Amino acid sequence: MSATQASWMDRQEYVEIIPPPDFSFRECLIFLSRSDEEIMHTIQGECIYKALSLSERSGQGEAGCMLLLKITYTNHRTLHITFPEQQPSDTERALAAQYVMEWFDLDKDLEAYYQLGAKDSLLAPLITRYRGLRVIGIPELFEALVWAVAGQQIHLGLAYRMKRNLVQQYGRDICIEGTQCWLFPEPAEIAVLEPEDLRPLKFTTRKAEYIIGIARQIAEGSLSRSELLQLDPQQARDRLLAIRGVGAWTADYVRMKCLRDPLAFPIADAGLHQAIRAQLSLPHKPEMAELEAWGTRWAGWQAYATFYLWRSLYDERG
DNA sequence: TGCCAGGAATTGC
DNA sequence: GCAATTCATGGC
Repeated sequence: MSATQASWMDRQEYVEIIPPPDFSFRECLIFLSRSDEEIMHTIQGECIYKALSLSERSGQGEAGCMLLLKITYTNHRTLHITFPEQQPSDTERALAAQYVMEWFDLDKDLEAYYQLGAKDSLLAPLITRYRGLRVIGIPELFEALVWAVAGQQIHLGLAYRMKRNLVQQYGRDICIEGTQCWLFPEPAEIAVLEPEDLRPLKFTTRKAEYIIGIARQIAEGSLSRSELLQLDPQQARDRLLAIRGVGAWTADYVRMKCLRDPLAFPIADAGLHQAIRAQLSLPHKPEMAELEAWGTRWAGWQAYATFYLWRSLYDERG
């Protein structure tokens, strides 16, 4: 096992993850705390609480089967996952470890990114400031797609409200140590709805149609993360674009956050444009040709460059 | 009050 | 095949 690689071990009392050297738990907390409206995890001080669904992963479809994770960072610079609610099986503990590794992108070696970034006028200050920040993902495909479709909304606040409403209406929750944790609704539960059902949750009729359509494809098995991961990146993008409601921005966002494609580059993203403009003090948003030139410079690391630029927006607003 | 915001589909030329 | 329009809420 090389020192630049993450690993995990089952210590019985807890599951221990040894992160790679370029890992900042503080940056994880900052990112995960970015909105008070977020419902899919809870931050309590330095702890992250997160509920995982066991039914859809094991394929048993057993109701009420969820796993609650409490994630902390120790002074030995390791991540500890504990299970405040129950004593999970070895398989479930392994699942938890894999989820966290995936969520925080711990398998990635960022050295090449930092070498590239150091020579890049736009990225250089950001890689110094946010060193150890990793692309925080959305491992579940349905959740990633729903969040992306919600994120097409005019206001980010509205997108959060849409997701919160959907989760509180159709998801399951658990309350432990005074903390409420939610599971994202199963695709099968949304697949049977009609667009009118989602209108009161602040979804437009269009977006309600998109989300139900996506839920149906996933529920019937014609769309899955594992299938997308088997395709080459371009084919995966085309497959996503074939979904109604998924345009270039959404396809690239999902590639970045769920499929973990480092080449994913949501080039038309408004936040990306704002961030570049602010970093370079441009009088107006960058032109498309200019954005393409940046993308070429960041070849292989477009997703990371984009994520670091998004991160810079939180500093802009204080 | 009226304008503008982000992204995708739909409509119009 | 493009550009223009529609969707529809909320902040300024």
